[in-house]
Amino acid sequence: MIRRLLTTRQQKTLAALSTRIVVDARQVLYREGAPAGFIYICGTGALKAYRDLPSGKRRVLAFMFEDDAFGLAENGRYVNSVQALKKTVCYRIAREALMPVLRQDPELGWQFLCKITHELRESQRRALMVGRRSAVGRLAMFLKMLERHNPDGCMTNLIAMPMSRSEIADYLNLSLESVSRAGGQLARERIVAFGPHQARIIDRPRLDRVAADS
Amino acid sequence: MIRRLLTTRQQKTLAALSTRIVVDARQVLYREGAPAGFIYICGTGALKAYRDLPSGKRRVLAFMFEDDAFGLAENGRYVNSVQALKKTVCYRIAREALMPVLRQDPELGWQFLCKITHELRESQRRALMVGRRSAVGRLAMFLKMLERHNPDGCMTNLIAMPMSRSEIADYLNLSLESVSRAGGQLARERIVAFGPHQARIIDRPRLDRVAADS
DNA sequence: CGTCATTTTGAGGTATTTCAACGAAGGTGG
DNA sequence: CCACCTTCGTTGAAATACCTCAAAATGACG
Repeated sequence: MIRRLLTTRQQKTLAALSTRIVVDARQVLYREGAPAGFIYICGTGALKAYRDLPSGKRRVLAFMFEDDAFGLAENGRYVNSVQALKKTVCYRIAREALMPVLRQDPELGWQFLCKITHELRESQRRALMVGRRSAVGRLAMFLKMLERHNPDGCMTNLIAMPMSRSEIADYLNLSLESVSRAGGQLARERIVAFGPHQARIIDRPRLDRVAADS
Repeated sequence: MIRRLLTTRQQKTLAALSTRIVVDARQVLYREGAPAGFIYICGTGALKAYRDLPSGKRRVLAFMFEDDAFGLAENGRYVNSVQALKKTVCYRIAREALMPVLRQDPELGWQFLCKITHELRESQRRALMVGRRSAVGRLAMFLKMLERHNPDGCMTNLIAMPMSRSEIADYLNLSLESVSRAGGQLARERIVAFGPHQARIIDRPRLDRVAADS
């Protein structure tokens, strides 16, 4: 829920402005270049922000989970496309409606600033992750990143993976095959066990060691 | 100057809060992990935000030029180190002094929001750039990125390059040698001519073609 | 003008990518 | 309920591109 970081008053303010929308799996919320009318906050579920390159390749810039804000615009247009990975609930707010509210409630503006700052840090984190040379290292860091978004899974060592290998590849800047091979290696060495849309950490110390460095 | 996007009143507000500081070339403004007391805005000059990895490698997360804001914190500490590439003028604002001002001037908060949003877009742009397989492609995109920061140089085809090859390598996620070779190739093909801390575009269409795709 | 750092150039090693084919899974319709 | 089909995932072998190590050349600066 979006209430995690907000006061009750702010919740009311936002609730009055925002519309709750349900997005089906694989549904595209908006496309790169479309007029940017809304900003969004992810309630439940997961989405990806991606970009199709002239070469035909696709790059996933970010995965969005609960409480993540998205809908960045440049010159009034979205800079990348957003698609739901599974059935997802979002809250959307008209861009022009947001400004007057921020004028009245600077505290809320501060919250947004914090959120975008968080997004920026996350983006830099991804840059560091993709900078690694080895595919297994990248995948290991990716798994740990996913785990941070599933606080409940920390205890049970289970990691939810709503995205496909192909999407992981587009995010980690690897080929689909390399992701598969890296996963195979982690499984062969009994570090992680992969199931349908989820992973289970078997040997955390070793996972940490593989994910570390670089 | 920072006045580009601000109203006169906002300039006054900020001027009253901010301290003008001069940073010598190679001087480190702050280090990763240090208590984050200030946020900064680059006036004149150029800086780099970097991070030293356990492996000994160094990653440059971003280059900062005129009007760029930096000084992101996480839990009250800077997340990366910042060093000046040459003599640079910055304006710094105490973090605790900023909050009350934003409360009084939501418009200013909006400006900050826009700035951070811009940073985020730039970070994603870098992700796309580093995603390219070929070193020459990455370097070509990098040159075009630099050109966007030197609006005056667009006409004369000159690009200022305050950073060293090594720093470019750490930014593009390449080895220093690869950057050198990529530059050599661009020079050999008469696409770009490199001088001391600057580059001149000879054949823009071809540079665009090399930078395009991926 | 000498010293030191930066940059360039060369050759070999290693990682991922690519191309190709196989196997598995999930959804659809008969 | 099963067969079919499309999508996704896995595995293998060769090619490409960068990385590493090493040494020479260039440039910066006192």
